[in-house]
Amino acid sequence: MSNVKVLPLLEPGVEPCCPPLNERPLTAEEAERTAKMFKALGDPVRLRLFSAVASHQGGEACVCDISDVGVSQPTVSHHLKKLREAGLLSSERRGTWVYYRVEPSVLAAMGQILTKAATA
Amino acid sequence: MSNVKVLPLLEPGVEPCCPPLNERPLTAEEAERTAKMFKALGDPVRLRLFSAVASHQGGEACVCDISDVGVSQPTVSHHLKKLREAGLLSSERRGTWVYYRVEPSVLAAMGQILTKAATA
DNA sequence: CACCTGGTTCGACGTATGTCAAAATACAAG
DNA sequence: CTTGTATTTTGACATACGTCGAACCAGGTG
Repeated sequence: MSNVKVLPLLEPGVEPCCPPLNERPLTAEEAERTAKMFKALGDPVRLRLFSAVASHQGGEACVCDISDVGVSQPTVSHHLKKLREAGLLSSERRGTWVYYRVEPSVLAAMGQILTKAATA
Repeated sequence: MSNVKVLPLLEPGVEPCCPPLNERPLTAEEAERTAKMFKALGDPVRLRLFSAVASHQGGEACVCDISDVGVSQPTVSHHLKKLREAGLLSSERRGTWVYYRVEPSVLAAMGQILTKAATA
């Protein structure tokens, strides 16, 4: 899905969407954007799905490979959509199957927000 | 598999929590625990409060210092409680005021989950 | 075409969540 | 002990969220 109206931080050049959490208090807008990503990982099922995609060989996985998380298939699809909308995953249809892969730059940005905060 | 159970020599109550997200699919229990922390940062107001505490000089802030986030004071208190319950903040009363500070080890653990995943 | 399988969307339902005003608690100072 | 300030708790409310089954869409295969 080339529905890229989400966030402008998938681009090469990777401006981190936000400063480290302990650099200065986040503004309302920064908090709004960043919270969306944390929120996307704030559900156990979504976190398992995300981890399943991220750890799958080749960096991508088809839905059928990761659907075994204890909820119905419509629910899986719903959560994958949420992760996509948060900018954490992208999807592509190839023949019968739909493949999901992680957006590495966004993940790195989130990590920096926390690790820089942690070590400062 | 890094069999390092010795990791947290800092605070009690701090579990190593989880492997990096791309090492292997998280189990249900791991996802449950980890999602709680992400969820705590998944609200804009909470994220601003957390950032305000983390960036405040001395590593701690009294509630009166960070209450200006656009919601009522009971709501601020409610969110601070959530952050405390998620293990991200701790609080201490000193005289009239209540001071909050970040739990650094937990923050570092969350960062590792993401950054290791990002760079692997 | 009809049919099957993989995946998404729709509609509904119960629960969780964010919010506030009002009441309650904790402490300091008269 | 009474008043005043800082913070939390309570109770209520609207909205958001996670979940499911049913219906729907997309491709491959006969």
